[in-house]
Amino acid sequence: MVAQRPARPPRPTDDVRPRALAAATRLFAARGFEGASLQDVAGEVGVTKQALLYHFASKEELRRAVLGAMVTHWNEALPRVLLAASAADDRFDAVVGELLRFFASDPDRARLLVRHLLDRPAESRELIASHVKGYVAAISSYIARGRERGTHRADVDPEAYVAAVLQLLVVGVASLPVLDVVLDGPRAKAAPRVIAELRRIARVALFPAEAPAPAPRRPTRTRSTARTARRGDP
Amino acid sequence: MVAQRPARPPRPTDDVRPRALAAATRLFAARGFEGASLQDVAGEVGVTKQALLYHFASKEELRRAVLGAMVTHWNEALPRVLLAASAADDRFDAVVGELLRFFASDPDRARLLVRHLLDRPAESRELIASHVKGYVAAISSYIARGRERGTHRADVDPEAYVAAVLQLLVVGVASLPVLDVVLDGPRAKAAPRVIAELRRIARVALFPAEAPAPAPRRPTRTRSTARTARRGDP
DNA sequence: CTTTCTGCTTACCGACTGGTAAGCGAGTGT
DNA sequence: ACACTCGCTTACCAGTCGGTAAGCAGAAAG
Repeated sequence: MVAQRPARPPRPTDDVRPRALAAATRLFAARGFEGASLQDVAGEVGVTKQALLYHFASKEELRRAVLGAMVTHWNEALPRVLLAASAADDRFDAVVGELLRFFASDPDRARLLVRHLLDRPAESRELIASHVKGYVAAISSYIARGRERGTHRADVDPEAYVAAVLQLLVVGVASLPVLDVVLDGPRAKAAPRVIAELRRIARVALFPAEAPAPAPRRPTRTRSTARTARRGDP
Repeated sequence: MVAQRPARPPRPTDDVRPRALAAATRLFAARGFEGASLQDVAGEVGVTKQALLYHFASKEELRRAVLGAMVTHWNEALPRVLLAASAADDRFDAVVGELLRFFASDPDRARLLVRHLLDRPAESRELIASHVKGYVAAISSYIARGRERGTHRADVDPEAYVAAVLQLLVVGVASLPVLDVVLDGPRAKAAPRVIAELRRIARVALFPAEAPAPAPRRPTRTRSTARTARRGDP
């Protein structure tokens, strides 16, 4: 009577594939694609190399799957993020803030992306053209309109600006564990300081001066910037 | 009876070492340390792998030599750059401009640095602490003084700012061959557009608004900004 | 001449790489 | 009972990796 075989009816231990993707993401991000072997990935998952090769026909396919999972994750999360941000009063701060939390929530994906850019520029161009360019075009056209209205700086180059800011956020997050060396304060506070500065740089590069006076003690407008303004130690 | 062995008296074909360093720099930057084999490097130099291993006892030592050559090159060139810049009227624009030209003049070194940050965070921290932190501290204390005087923005976090801008310049240059995908204009003009925008972002994130009106058509003060301000196509 | 050193080359090496082939136990369908 | 597929495991492979050992041509020193 059971005529349907929908997708994956009785898969008891089918969780090795997602776990392999997670482990591969971590290892490829940490050591690079060439630096992490199939045995390393298999070892972290707790299976043999051949079990891995059963799920992914080749290492190259594992790579594609890892990258595919990354863009899938982003394509699912980003529209929600951008929509939520566009509802807020200060769209830009919300978008940048969400992007930062987004990348910072798993730096491995940011590192993976940077490595991919370095390892495979040609494939990266395709990936960007098919999955990133749309976002960039939307945001930059929005910026261009704001520029015409005078709500955004007149000297901004929208597309280049978005590209630069995206880059800044991604590698800022990717290199957080190294960046704190140049900061003087307590190392624990380094990450939020850098992130706050990234937000500030992105913001002031887009908006005209809100206060002509040089010392705006008041957080200007949003309450999220209030947290940004404080800096710690004497 | 020969007591003197000065340094390297008669070395006819001793140029394999510098050529190997150049080739290794290129290959490590392009494929990563694990992705480029000793044979690859040797092949590019035109010698055998064992000839390479004669000059560099191990691949790891080749890596150290490549990185050492990079920091040596920078330590020789940077002070000259910074001094020349500090003589100019608009110090900041000059410094950023020189840094950009500096990194853009050989993107391989920028890529190599980014890869090193990803591959060996711990060693990168040491390298930064010993060779970069000094520059950052000097520039950021200079910025901090400017901030007190009101010539720099009050909300800037000097150290975090310098770290972020350095990062922006380095990876901006490293990822130039990929970035142009998101730009609409002619691909040939992409690099200068992105670089101009990087300069603009770094500048406006540091200096207070020069004109309270939203449309500053006049270059306000320096003549180098006049060149920066122009954007190409309609 | 002989000795000694440099800058290689040839010949190997074991470890490990990604990948293939075949088998096999457990569950399922008929 | 049977065949069949799934999800592996064991066994094995050729190729490449970084690295070692020894020899060898040539120049320099005695």
